[in-house]
Formats: sequence, C-alpha cells, structure tokens
Amino acid sequence: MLPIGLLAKQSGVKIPTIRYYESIGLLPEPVRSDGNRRLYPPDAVRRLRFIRHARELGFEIDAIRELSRLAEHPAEPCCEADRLARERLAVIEDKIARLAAQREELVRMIGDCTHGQVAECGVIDVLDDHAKCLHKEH
Amino acid sequence: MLPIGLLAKQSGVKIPTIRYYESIGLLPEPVRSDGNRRLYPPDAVRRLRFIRHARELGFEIDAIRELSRLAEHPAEPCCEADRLARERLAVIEDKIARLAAQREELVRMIGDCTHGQVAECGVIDVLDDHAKCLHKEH
DNA sequence: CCTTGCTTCTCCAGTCGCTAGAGATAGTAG
DNA sequence: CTACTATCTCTAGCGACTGGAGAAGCAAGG
Repeated sequence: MLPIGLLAKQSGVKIPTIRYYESIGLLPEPVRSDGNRRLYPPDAVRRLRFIRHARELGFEIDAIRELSRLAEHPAEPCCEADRLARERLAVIEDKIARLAAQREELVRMIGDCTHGQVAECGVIDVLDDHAKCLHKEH
Repeated sequence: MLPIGLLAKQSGVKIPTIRYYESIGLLPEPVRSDGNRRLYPPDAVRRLRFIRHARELGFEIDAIRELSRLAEHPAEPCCEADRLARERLAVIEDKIARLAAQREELVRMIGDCTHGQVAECGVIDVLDDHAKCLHKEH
C-alpha cells in the first residue's frame, strides 16, 4: 500500500490533484492508516496514469469518468470510447482551426508594424478596425 | 449618449461582459443618468470593439489593458504592442503544436479501434499504456 | 525522551473570463 | 394606471486545478 506522496511520484499526478480527483468522485476513497493517512493499492498507479494520459489528450473529467469505467469493464462494447475519442477529435480540430486563423492574423499584424509610433503600428491599427482583418469572424 | 443595451448591440459585447469589464477597470466608469443608468459616449463603441477584437485574437485582459492604453496614445513607440503581439503569437504556436500532437495521437487511437469489445479497443488500450504513444510528452 | 524535519491532514480561497440568476427599480407605450 | 422592457446591484457558478494556513503524524538522531 502506497502513501499519497509515492503515488504522486509514480503516477506523475500532484498530491493536491489526487485529493481533488477523490473529492469529485473520479477516484474512489482509499483506505486510511491508523493516523488517517490515505493508503493506495498498487494498481492505483495505473488508474491515475490512465487519467493523466487522458487529461494530456484533453479529455474532460466527465469523459474520463466514462473512459475509466470502460477500462474496468473489458467485456463491454467499446463504441462509447470510440464516440468520446471522436468527439474530442472534433473539438481539437475546431480549436486548431481557430488558432490557425488567429495566428495568420497576428503574423500579418506583426508584419505591418513599422516599429515606430503607435499611430503607424499595424498591431494597434488592425485591432482598432476589424475591417482590416482577413476573417470576419475569428 | 448610449445606454448599455445599445452599446452592447453596436459593439458586439454582451451587457454583463461590459459591466464586468468596468468592474475590473478595463473600461472607465461611465456617467449615469438621473435614474442611475450607465450612459456611454459614442466612442465607447470603438473602445469596446477594440477589446472584443483583441479577445478574439486571444489576448489576455492584462495585455488588452496595455494595448488599449497604447491605442489612446498614438505618439508613443509601438514596440510594446509589437512585443505583446509576438508573445501572443508564441503562445498560439505552442498551443497549436500541442493540439496537433493530441490530434495525431487520437487519430491513431481511433484507427486502432476494432469496434468490438473494450478489451481490444485501441482507444482504451493507448490510454492505459502511455508507452504506446508516439510522444513521450503531450 | 525529545527534537528536528518531512509528510500528510483538512479547509478555504484564488485563478480566468465570463455567465446566469434573483430581486428591485427605471423608463416607455398605450 | 398598467404592462412591459431595460437596467440596476449582488452573488454564485463554471472547469480543473493550485496554493496556503495551521495542525497532526511519523521516522531518525542525539
């Protein structure tokens, strides 16, 4: 059985975050030692790594709730996992598209900067007048 | 002089957001009517559009504080505006890179899904074992 | 036995940029 | 005068943590 500090080290999830996950019910409450310290079974490391990995891929907590439930039930059909992954992919592609548009705009603004006074600055100028944008909507 | 609802319509910024901007000092406190309603001068529309535009490009409030200060002082050198824009650009490129890595990983996971049981699901499988990832760090 | 220093405990507040709601008042049209 | 709309203030909530205060447990050294 591991204390929380060791679990944090082995899973790569910080101690307060582990406690937070417990508080929102993403992790089950572990048993406690005589002195009220949390004690985790060895496979808690795997569970937490799973969660961390899913977070790194940007899955939201509620999605991870479902994903880790599925991971504990290998016999269930995986269509739900597939759906969640596709959903996440769609969100990512949307974000990338938005960021790419922002980047394009910013590059142009920066290129228009004369490095002189604000009055001639492409950056301030474009911000001041949306009509000078490439995209009507960002 | 415009009431807040009209300002909201003309600037594209919602009423509660306008009040929020005022509360954090991003917008100056407007004069009030006899009945305590906010009344804005016509150029408040331009100021708010500027802010909205900067937000659409992802600038943080503190950066916008500085940018709108600069916009009101055309004679100042614009190097600060330039710096803020470059900083924002760097953040965007970093985000895009991260998201692209996530996307790549997700596409691969989804491709590995057998559409059968969780036990053979690429999605759950990869989440479960970080070693199956393309990138050590996301 | 006592101290030192590390880990862990609980609880609460803060982050960012809004957004939503409650309940009260002002202004306008009929 | 009555509806109805617009606006007012204040408070709390979102998501996913993160940090701090202050107390208590625990192992090792003297």
